[in-house]
Amino acid sequence: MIKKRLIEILSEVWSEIYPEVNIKNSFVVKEPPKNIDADYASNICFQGSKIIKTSPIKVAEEFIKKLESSESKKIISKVFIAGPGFLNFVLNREVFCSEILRVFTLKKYFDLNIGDGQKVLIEFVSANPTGPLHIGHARGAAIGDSLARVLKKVGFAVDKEYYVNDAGNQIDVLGKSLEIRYKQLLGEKIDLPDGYYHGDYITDVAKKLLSLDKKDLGLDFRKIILDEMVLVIKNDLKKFNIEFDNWFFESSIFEKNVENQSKLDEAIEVLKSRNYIKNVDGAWWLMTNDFGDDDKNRVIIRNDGRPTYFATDIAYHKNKLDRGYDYLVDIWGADHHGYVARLKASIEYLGNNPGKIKIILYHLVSLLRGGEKVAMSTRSGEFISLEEVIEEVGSDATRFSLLMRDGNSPLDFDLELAKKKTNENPVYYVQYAHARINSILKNAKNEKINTDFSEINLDFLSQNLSEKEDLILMKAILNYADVLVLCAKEFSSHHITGYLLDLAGKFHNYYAKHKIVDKENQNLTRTRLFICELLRQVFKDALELLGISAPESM
RNA sequence: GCGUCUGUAGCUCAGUUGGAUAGAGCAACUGCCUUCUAAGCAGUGGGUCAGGAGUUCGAAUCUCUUCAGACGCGCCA
Repeated sequence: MIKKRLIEILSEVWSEIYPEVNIKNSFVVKEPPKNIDADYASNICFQGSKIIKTSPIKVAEEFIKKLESSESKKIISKVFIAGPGFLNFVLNREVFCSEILRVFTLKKYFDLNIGDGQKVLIEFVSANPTGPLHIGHARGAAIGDSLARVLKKVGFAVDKEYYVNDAGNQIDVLGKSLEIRYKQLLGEKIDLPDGYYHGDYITDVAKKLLSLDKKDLGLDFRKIILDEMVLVIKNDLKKFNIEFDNWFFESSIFEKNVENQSKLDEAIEVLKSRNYIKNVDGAWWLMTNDFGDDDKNRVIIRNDGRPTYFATDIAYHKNKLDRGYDYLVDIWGADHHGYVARLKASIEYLGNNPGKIKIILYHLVSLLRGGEKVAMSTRSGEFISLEEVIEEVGSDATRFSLLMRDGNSPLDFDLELAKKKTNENPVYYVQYAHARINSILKNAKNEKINTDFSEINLDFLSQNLSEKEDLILMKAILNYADVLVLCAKEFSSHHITGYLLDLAGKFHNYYAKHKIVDKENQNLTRTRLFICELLRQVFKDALELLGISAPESM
């Protein structure tokens, strides 16, 4: 981590000049704008001048004097002031070379272990099992799955879980919908009422039942359709390259244990014993208003004794924590944002630090067809299924376009556009770069060029870097670590797509400018192939975090 | 009415504790395949960062305000 080293050096120099002024964490080191010919730049002099009230330029001059007499010369070959007082640094090439060799030999992009083996449960999708997944579910699915991969990468022990709402009224209605379709197929004249599920997939299941030749109306339609829908959803997710570690059924919250207590009873008991619920008008209310963020108290047990959805959800989250997870991550559509405060309150009331739960909201996807909004409803059976979209657009392209955006931004997904531009989708730009590199390495191998790089050392590498672009590529490879750390910090993987597009652009540019395999110059060829190999690894690694394939040829 | 989020190029969107001349893809236009994959490269045009005020060396980014849009404010799930 070169940046980190540079920050340390600057901090040290600063404390030598102004020992009484603490500058720590108040300045940045980043890459300068394109027009400035330096590796890194820092605003430390602005931050410093703010504190000690002199001009940034004066601070900068002082700073450079001190820097040049320090040990840092081994790393920094040139420093200069630019603009209103930025410090720009040119580093010795050996610094980049040794860092890149370290990455290559350790096969790790950074030495931090952010997660430190802590257990994280990430719950996402959790769509009602009343029909196939549609494109609206896909965003949460892509975001959750990718975040799980990123968190795993930075050292968390991650489990992915799907919460199946199999206990509510909607499943009863779903079961009845199947029963009516089944009877219709048997020739009965019954209409399927409004408010029942009208999708064709119900009829398909009914037909399947008929073909089993069990014309028995005593069938458990509710269970049959529920099992069938869970299978359908699993299958949809599989096509989207997502597999869950665990499927948690809401109904299990109501199951009694040997002491005749359900998970729900246990949760209510805890809340009662801690005096966070009270009875008003025959109903039990959780005092979420006291927590601060929520604006009113919430009913958890109705006055007829039935629990609300919120009560079940509290019991579910209590169960997650009971299973020993250090952190819980929930991925929700932004339409549930009003629910965040009360859930956090309940976590605290159960006796846990509400910081243990992280709720990621993503804006809903508006589905358009040729600029026109498409209304979707699972009940009416009018929706575009995820399966259809994957078939038309492809899983890779769908995931990439959903992951390109920050979850906080609303997103329009135009089917016509997505279909039409299949070959112009940014994902192919990135995949193409990977395929090209792969092909170069393969060709080199066929030409009997040595593609084993384990013996490349610092001297060889720094002597054979010939073009400015070699260094640009190396720096870009080293930046991957920062991107991963940023994604883990922000719980968002959309920085990866941006990074990949940038990296692909840099490679395509390089490819057009320089011939990588040059038989006249073996050392140069070897150096460039080495950089290609590293690029290939980074592309593959990053694409995998997005759940997108890295094709060897296209 | 209250609350959360959003408003950046014709379109879809990036922009990392405030930083130097605000970026990418698509769309439009101009060049580049006898040479490791043209799903590519190079270049041109395109901007009141929704409007206004403030904070400071410096604002797309922070504060206030106006406008526009999405969503939420159940003893629904």
